[in-house]
Amino acid sequence: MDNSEDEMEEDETEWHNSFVDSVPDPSLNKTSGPTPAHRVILHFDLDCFYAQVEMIRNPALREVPLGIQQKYIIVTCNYVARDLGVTKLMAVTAAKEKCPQLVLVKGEDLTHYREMSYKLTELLMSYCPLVERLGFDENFMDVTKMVDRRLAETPESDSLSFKGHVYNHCSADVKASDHPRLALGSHIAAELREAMHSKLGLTGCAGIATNKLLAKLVSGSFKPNQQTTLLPENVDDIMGCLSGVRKVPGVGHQTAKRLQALGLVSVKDLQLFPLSDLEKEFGGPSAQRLKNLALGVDESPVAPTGAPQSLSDEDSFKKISSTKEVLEKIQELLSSLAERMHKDGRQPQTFRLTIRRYSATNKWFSRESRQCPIPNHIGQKITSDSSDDAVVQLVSLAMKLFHKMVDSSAAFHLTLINVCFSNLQTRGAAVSGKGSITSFFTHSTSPKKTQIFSSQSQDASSQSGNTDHRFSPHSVITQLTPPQKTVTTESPCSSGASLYGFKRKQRPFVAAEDPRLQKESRSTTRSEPEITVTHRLPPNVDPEVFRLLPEEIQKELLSPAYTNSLPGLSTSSPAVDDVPYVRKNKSPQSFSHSQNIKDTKEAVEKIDSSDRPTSVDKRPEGTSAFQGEMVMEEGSLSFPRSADCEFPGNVDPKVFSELPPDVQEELMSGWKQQKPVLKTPSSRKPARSLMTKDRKAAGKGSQANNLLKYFKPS
DNA sequence: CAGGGTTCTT
DNA sequence: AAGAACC
Repeated sequence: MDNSEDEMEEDETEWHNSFVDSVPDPSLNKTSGPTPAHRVILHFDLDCFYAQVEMIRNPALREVPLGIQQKYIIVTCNYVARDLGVTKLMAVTAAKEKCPQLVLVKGEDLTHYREMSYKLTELLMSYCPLVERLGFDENFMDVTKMVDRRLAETPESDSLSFKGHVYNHCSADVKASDHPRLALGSHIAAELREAMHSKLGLTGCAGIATNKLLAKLVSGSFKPNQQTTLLPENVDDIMGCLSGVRKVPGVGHQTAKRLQALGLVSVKDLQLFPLSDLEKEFGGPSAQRLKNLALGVDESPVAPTGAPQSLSDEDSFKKISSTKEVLEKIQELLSSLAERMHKDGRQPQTFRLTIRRYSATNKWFSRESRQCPIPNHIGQKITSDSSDDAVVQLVSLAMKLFHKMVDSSAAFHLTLINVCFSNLQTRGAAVSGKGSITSFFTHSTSPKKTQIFSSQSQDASSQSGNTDHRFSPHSVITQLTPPQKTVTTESPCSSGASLYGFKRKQRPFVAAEDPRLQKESRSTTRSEPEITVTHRLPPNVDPEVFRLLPEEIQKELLSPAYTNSLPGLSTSSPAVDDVPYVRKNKSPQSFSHSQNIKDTKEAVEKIDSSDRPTSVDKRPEGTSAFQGEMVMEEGSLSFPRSADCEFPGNVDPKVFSELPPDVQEELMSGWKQQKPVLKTPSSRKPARSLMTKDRKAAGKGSQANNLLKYFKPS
């Protein structure tokens, strides 16, 4: 949270500080360059996000009380349902009691939500790159520059008014001229909300304030689909209205408890508590941060989120108590995770397995995990081929980690399993031998441009590839990559890129023939293959685990390709080539998340048939149906109102034309991101203690659009 | 907490 | 590797 000492990558441009409202200028600490005299931060929060996505996918759901179900809980519901008494996080049983007509849609598969979530982030980024995600349905945006630009362009500051509500002000009684920057921020927020609605069909709330904390707190003031601006003079009001410290973003359960132990329960208590005493319980920095939060002070910058740093998949359940079940669950999770990883294009260097055990006391929480590096030959398989066999090896890796945590000879009871890939490398790394110098390419991968319709342009065939070898351009390249050479190839959209290069997940039903399916029943009776074969097992395969594997996997493991390349120790080189491997994973239930609309809905069902989001409104040219890949070379498409024609809609062409050429240019580049935008973030601050933060900034900010700019540190 | 993710700090 | 936080 306290991103202190990080410069504000913007140091270059001076702040045309404007005026009026000044705030506690914390010129204190930090090397941070000029602290923005006054930032204008927006916070967007989508209305019942999952429910909205489902209603877009199936418009008929808009008129019925809809609940999104994950296991036994309604994680969110539409407003129709709320009017009938259903609330978020309500048990399904309770919800049905309250509202028998409630229609339920399973929401455990987050694919669609994730895709829509990234589309929104990308949309916002197309207006301004400083967008930070918070979960799937919230985004922070620093529109300070945009505001200052408009302010400069629009001398007629008069006739300025606020869009939406203004916290604690009955209405238009506020003089926008006293807070022109926030007023302009409210206009931008309104425009962006309109864009999200027209382009993506989403509605949501927005908060406009001078920092993230405040923007987030104020955004929920007027609930469904509205926006609120918080003026500096009302900071105390909004902070004071919070029912307790726990309501302050940044103060979680544990922190709240510790504060309570100090006798601090209300925000005011915390505000007035001596900092020195606070420092005794929490560290120095934490104490200061907590106090600042209570005061509504938050200097943390909007840090562009960029591509995710890890991908994980998990499932919870009532109980899993046998190794076999664990193995199957892990395999199921890994299959989908590997598929996602493959689409992402980056190569994970670390694998982690997390479990949650049941125990009367300490009922929940407490997860335990074990992680290990992913042998690079396995990692490569994930990104290149259809990763099917990578999964086999990963499962084996996972089981080893599992045994480090659980003594399977004793009884155990798990309620959750999570698999995670992290330490994602934008290709290039490979290292031949072991010790490699990974440190070398922290930057080296050259700029990837070429994004274009990156990977998966193949709709119908992609997955499982089995036959049909349509390699996407990148998958081919992917393999080589000499050690430490700065390759010039490009990588697929690397992550960031539209990080979401989604493609329809066409989940064919191949899984049906998965031998494992029929095998179930007899699994316990079987035994033929294993004994005779056991002694030939590859070095790192646990015979016990092996025995539990489906036959074909067993076979696979015995093939030359694996006998000496198993994870764990052997340095072995992946011998030979791969074995033809068929088997599509995708466990039975996992596909096509059949919408499971509970009873009641016949009418609803019919409409659903199309898996397609029955689209929303008109889809502006830019966002084609293929959104995954948008934004390419010529930014022309991909963006609002498109380039030539200009501006995000709200800019007066006339005014624009009268601007100095260089200003026009800057504006344009800001709108259509395409290029690394003007100032390359590269540290124009030569001296910066690069590394540390710079790296991060580079990596992150880069994703603004597809073409990420990667600068060599230094 | 519920459920499925993510990121950051210890 | 575990905790904490946030959605």
